[in-house]
Amino acid sequence: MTLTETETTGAGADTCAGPPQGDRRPDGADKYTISEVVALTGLTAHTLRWYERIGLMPHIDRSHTGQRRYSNRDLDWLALVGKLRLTGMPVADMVRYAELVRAGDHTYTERFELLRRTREDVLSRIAELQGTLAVLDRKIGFYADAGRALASERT
Amino acid sequence: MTLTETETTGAGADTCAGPPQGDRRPDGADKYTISEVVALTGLTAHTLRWYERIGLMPHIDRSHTGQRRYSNRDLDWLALVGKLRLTGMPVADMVRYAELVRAGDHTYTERFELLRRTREDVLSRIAELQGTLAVLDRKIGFYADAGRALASERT
DNA sequence: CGGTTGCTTGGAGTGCACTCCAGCGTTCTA
DNA sequence: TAGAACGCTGGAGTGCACTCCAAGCAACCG
Repeated sequence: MTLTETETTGAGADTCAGPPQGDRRPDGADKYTISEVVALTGLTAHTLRWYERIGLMPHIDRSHTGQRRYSNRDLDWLALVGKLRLTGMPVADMVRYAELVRAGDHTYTERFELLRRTREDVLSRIAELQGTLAVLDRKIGFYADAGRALASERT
Repeated sequence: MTLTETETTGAGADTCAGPPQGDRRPDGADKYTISEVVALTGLTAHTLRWYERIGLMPHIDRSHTGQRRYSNRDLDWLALVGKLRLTGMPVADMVRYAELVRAGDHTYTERFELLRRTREDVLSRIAELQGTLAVLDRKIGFYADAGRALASERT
């Protein structure tokens, strides 16, 4: 048996991913130029080529003249990468994850671990941010009061 | 009337700020060397000097031989800076905030605005992170299932 | 009084994640 | 068929937030 993960967003419950990447072409007719992918993902062409150079992307199809032609699958991968980037995961770790995906099924546990660690990081980052909110609210309260005091002084 | 904000953490409800910065000296005897501040804040001496150079710190007292002597007030400021840094606020904005504090009471509304914007940023960052958690959990679930499937195959 | 430790300075270097450039070929539009 | 628009490459540059360096002074220890 071979389990294949179709990195597809599918009809699933993926919560909002920034730019509404609506207009996908049906599978089989899915050949996007780099500028279409730019429009779809919000990344720059520079960044897309750079992702490829550093091994963060699988090998991208080329047209007969050597231009990149991205597939729906590539777009799905980019969506995942975008999410991982939002978690604050360093690019090097994303490259590591990409390598594991390329390496095949026997890397499942390592991928699992990598994602689990990332999840922990996200949770503690959220807690950290909530800690800063407390301080921010205290300060903001101070300035709001001060503003009112200054205003009433003028009365 | 002049309202002074004693950037003091005081007896307030400041939630955990990383390293338990317990051992403060009483006001009046509050003269810390740079290495003591390093131990207290977790920052490096390099960073402390750099903060000063870029205007993120008020002028720090010096000993008769020109060495820095930090006060409790400086430590309080550093604690706030640490919190702001955790929010992801760029250093340039923190410098701007420091300038406003130095400039005096008439900058209250601008400080208020800066903190309010930062608060909004923190809230949307939290929302963003919670969005990534959904994706992460879906992936992690996939790998967990796959792991179980692979294990049962071996039975 | 020599050595170690701690602190000073200005300026240079680092790592990350892009971001841009020059110089070229290809493809589309008028 | 001219010219704009789009894409290609390797390599250099950018901005941020530190991070380190060399050279030198000051204080204490044996």
